[in-house]
Amino acid sequence: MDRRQKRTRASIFKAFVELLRKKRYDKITVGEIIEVADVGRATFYAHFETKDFLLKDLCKELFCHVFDMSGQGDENHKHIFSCDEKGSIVLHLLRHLKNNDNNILKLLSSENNEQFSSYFKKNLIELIEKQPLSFPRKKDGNIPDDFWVNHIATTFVETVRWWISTEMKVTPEAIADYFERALA
Amino acid sequence: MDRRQKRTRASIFKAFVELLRKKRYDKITVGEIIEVADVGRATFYAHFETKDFLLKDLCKELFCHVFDMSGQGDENHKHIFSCDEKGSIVLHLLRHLKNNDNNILKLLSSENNEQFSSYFKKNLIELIEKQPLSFPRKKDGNIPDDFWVNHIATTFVETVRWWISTEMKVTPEAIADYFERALA
DNA sequence: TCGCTACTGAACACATAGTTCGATAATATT
DNA sequence: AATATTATCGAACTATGTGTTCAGTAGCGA
Repeated sequence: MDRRQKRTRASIFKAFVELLRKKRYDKITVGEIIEVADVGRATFYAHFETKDFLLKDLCKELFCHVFDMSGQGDENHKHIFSCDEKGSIVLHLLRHLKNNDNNILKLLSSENNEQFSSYFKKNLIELIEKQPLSFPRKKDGNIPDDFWVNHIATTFVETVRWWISTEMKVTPEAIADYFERALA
Repeated sequence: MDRRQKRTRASIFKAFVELLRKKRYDKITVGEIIEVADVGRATFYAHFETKDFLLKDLCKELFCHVFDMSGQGDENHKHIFSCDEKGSIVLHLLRHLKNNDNNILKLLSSENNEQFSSYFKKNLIELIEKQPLSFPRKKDGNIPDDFWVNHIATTFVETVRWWISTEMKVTPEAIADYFERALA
């Protein structure tokens, strides 16, 4: 890929994230993005069809990294697997989020668009369905399977959001503990 | 209040909800709203400062009705209390939602704006804090109180959304049961 | 009936989205 | 190093939506 393309793309993403921390998605204009990113208007539209597509691509970029699903086959979970020696996947994800320069986390905060949460949730549901044993088992046969999967995923997302709302004062270990206990 | 005002306001709300069922909030224009509502442009802006305020007012209207908190003092929970003879508050809320001609529920669906969910959640948290005994008690002292309150509220909201995603095939009683079991 | 107030409708200024195109500069290729 | 390619720039342009203004009209309450 052309070096210029990468630079421009990165610059736009960076500017977008920067703005996203300060204001709601729907209040951000393309004009602001290209000003902060310092690229021409036509250049922006050469990279992204619309602002909505930019958001979509950013979600992909961020969460593909966290879930390490940049590949496409079945062998692309090496990362999560290999790191899952002594700790749980849950704890691993939380540490991952914490270490990400707070970039992803800030975007998940409540003022921002639901898009991030739903993308997060979507990825989690996939993960839970592929790795059910790494998550709390339901102890109650009266609850439908899909309800339970949905429950675990949303609990995780909302736990992370709660974590953010407390400015991440407690450790990932403590959060993982709350999460397990809430579902135990 | 002037009869005309009420009619206009109701007409705008109706049109707005109608549009909200079909498309995302941010894709709806004021032009569409006033066309469907059949009111003049200036009239719209005489009632609502902006489109965002319209959404806010709609949230108030809908959820104040569900939670019956149109009053302001401490004695405004009569409705929820009085209906809480044999069933739980949870079940009462679910029945309330079900009976509302699907108006509120459709708006809570996943395609639509997060605004509804967060408003719903906000009201729930208030309710839980005022009536903690009507909701599942945590059995684990290691979990912080505010985490637990948040957990109950989000679980309820997401349970309702899951219910909607299954097109509400199961009864409110079954949903209440899943909810209790998930938190038990 | 009369005075008030809400609605109308059209025109208006303004902001933003997304497009187009010729010129320029960075990059890859040979 | 010379050349062909391709991304970027910048500015102008169309189109659409926002929110305002105001004079005229019609419904409302007393």
